[in-house]
Amino acid sequence: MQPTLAISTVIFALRPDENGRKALMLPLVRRIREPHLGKWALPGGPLEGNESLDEAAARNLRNTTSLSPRYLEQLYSFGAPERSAGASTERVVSIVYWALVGTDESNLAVESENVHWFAADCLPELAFDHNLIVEYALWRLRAKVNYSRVAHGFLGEEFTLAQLREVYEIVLGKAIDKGNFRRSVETSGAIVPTGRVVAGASNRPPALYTYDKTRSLADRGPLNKSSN
Amino acid sequence: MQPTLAISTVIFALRPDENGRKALMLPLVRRIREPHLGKWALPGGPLEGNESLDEAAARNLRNTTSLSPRYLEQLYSFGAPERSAGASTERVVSIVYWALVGTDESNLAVESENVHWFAADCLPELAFDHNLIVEYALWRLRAKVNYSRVAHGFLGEEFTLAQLREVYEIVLGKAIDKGNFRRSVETSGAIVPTGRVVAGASNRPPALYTYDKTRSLADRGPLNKSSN
DNA sequence: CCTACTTATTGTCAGATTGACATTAAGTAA
DNA sequence: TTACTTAATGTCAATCTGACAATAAGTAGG
Repeated sequence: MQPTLAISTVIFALRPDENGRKALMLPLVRRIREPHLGKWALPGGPLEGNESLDEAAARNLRNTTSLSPRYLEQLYSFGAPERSAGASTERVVSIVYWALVGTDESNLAVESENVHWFAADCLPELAFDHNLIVEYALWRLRAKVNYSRVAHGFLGEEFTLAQLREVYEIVLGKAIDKGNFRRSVETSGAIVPTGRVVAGASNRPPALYTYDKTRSLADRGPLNKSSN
Repeated sequence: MQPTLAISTVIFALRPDENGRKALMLPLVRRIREPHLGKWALPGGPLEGNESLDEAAARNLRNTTSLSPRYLEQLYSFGAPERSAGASTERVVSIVYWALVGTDESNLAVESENVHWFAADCLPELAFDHNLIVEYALWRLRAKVNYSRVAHGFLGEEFTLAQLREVYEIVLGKAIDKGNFRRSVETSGAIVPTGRVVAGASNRPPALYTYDKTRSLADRGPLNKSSN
């Protein structure tokens, strides 16, 4: 009577929503079998042969969106006995990950009848307890943006401070003072100026930065060393 | 070829170490079968019939120490394929919890040939990847003590500020200024004076406080509502 | 070339927070 | 009444924060 083990992933990207405004979005897949047939759900699947949990989550992400994550972290494991209730199937324990995908890459993501991107703060009713899971992932993302550098996961190699600030503004849903933002991010030492600038716009050309690659995006303590 | 699912728990308590000094300690159980026979390991076991993950961790804790936790939180899930290597047994995925036990109760804890308490910062070589797991739990505890009120999990209903500060000092392993500690903990609104004092000592009697029960010990966002 | 306009970047300043440390308060023991 | 111990409160400079002002460096259009 072992419960079934599944890996699911909440995938975040910044991309244009239906109004064309850049928003925090995530891809969902349509259930093609009972229970919850027809509802939208997090991409997921079983843990396979010899892969680690992290690898399973990454595979999962590739299969759904044909993208690779710029940041990937385990979120939580869900195993309440009622969560797959309604079905007469056996019990499922889900180990859930969350991932960030670069804005540019996310435009290449596949979309189809059964894969669709939704605005994170405006989801339909999802299968199982997936609404709660997304809510928690969102909470974690917003918390982590404030004390780590996960925001870089949305950006390319090089970026301007305005782009970085835009990420913060969209994720946190509020305006941030330009000057203060620059000050805090500069004193944190999280970013390194590349010396290059973006020319062409009809204003002062912004400097390009990159993040310090000698440090990982988020301090996960002892887990930084090991893979799972 | 489903992997086996197990629940383990890192249980922390403040209790006297072998030198009689109050220290951060945790109970371990001796492996009585292969693999890793004879080594010390985290208490754990399978997920049973109809219990939630949280319940399994709590049961686990009761079985090992006959105590109930004052704080219990999921830590992480470990599933690297090599982690149970060395054995020809099947693959094990562990969902690990961490718990805090009150100092007074922890003195009632059972200890036996196969259950022993160790100082958290001075462990022997443990079975599987359990050293890494304890290290991570410790890291999380120390981080969380700074931005939540989990420290109360070590104390009884009522406590003095000196007792609360002692918890911080032991967990963080450093001295904390009395005055500043009082100021920060008072302005945070985490504690409520009961009006009572501790009489009897040959000095000014300290006031007793209790924590604000309308708030949970740690803000876990959307997870505060649901049980797992 | 000069002016208007836009965004980047730097600067200012008052208020809040923090850490180190000093002082006063309230009890017991002798 | 004095000595001693820990509790509780107070002080102050340094740092950090948030709101906002001023300057810099481009382009576009005349």
